[in-house]
Amino acid sequence: MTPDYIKTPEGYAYKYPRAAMTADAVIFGFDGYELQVLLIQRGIEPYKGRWAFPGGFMRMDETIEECAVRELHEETGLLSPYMQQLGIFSDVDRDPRGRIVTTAFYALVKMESVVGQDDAMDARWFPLSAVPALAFDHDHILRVALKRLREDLHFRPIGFELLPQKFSIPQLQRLYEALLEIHFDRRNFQKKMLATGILIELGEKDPTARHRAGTLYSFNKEQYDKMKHDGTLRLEF
Amino acid sequence: MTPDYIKTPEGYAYKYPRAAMTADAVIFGFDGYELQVLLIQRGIEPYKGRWAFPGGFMRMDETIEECAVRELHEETGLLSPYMQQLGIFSDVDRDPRGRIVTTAFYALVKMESVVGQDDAMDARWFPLSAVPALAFDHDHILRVALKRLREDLHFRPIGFELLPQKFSIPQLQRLYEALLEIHFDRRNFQKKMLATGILIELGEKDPTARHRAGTLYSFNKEQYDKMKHDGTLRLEF
DNA sequence: ATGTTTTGTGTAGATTTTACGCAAATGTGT
DNA sequence: ACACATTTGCGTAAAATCTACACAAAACAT
Repeated sequence: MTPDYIKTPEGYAYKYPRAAMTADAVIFGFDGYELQVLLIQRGIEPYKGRWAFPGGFMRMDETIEECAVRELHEETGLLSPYMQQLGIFSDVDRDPRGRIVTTAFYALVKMESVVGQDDAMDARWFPLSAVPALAFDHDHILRVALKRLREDLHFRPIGFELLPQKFSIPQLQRLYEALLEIHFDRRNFQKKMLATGILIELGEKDPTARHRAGTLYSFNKEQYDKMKHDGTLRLEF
Repeated sequence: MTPDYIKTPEGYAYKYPRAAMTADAVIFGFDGYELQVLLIQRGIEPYKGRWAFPGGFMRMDETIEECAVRELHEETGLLSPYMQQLGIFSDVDRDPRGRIVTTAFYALVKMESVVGQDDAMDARWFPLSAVPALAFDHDHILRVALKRLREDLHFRPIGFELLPQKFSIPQLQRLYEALLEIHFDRRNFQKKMLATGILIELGEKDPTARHRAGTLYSFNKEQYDKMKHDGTLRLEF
């Protein structure tokens, strides 16, 4: 097969002009009270000094998903988080460097898994209420990601990705309430959540509780997959 | 701003290699009995003679959405259908011509709006049960599109995009049953659908009915938008 | 006219959701 | 040690919704 490009002194030449492709990751975390976003401070122009999502250019030997995973690891140390395609953003003038099209991903991580980060990296968590003006069209991407996260939370068990391995139902409820900005009745939430059958009771107590400690649970992925497969699952929050 | 490319005798040269970008549209229609897909027969290699989704290369002065709309119009005559991003497909070897990344869209159209098509175009509707082996990774894209269509149908009023302006509730039910491959109780379906409040009764009868004709309705988009905005909407089918 | 198919409406019983009562567990202050 | 506030776990009655049908009217075929 002939290659689709010609190598010239000036670089890789194509018959028609091409856009460059990047992947960016909107990383969400939860600190127990508020939704958090992981941002990187840009060290070079354009938008030097501004905060942006971790991301970078796609190589010729990797898919856009592999690119997102690689850049995320390089820039934040994170490995294999829960990650989903969010969408492609291709406005002609979204990047001052030229025609650069990005695929945004949204990722959910347990904040505890990022604490031991290299201090040299300019990565920082921002609570959603204090996110600064971002580089490129990342403000727009963030709004789309938030909308998607809230929609998905209603009928996918993604809340567990943001909590520690072991969590209590009240913790889970605080997560839902913070993300969806609504209030659930404490007792009905517990009943409904346990009724899904995708929680494993651990018989331990939440050591961080200030008063009576809640029972700790973990997410039963096997049971979830099984119930999803044969359609007996009843989510919807 | 300096351009991000250099024009050479060989074409457009970039410092690093770049993938080409295309948009492809999975067009769904409904004939009253079965879900249909609009395909184009390829006239050139690769995959000459095989069927594929309409689509083509993105220009430097258009977004990927504009590209999808343009290619769709050029290849099928369709204008402004209901169209949504499906996802980006970037497997390294998905196209034998080289590194070509595609963004797939899924579109819903009223089949009546495509009937007067130019006969010279090699576009044809295929019932889902008779779709041939497709070019590139389009088989895979079709499976993803179907999954997405079925998910969306549960809580978005997209069924209306596939039916004529005026339709009866039994027609709508046949659509839901064909797409989701499940059976609804006729009387409960009617009640629930009317209870949403997003249908306008037209006071006319379905002229295509073979026995007692159903009452015709149209989709009340204003009411839908209003109810969606203030959260009083109750869909879920 | 009579039978068949299809649509429109109603209703009883089962199920689910909602709103809230109450007791147990745990930290705080005296 | 004891009263008190806060939080969790469980239960229950009433309201709302869903499910499974019954029945009659409309329209075509013979």
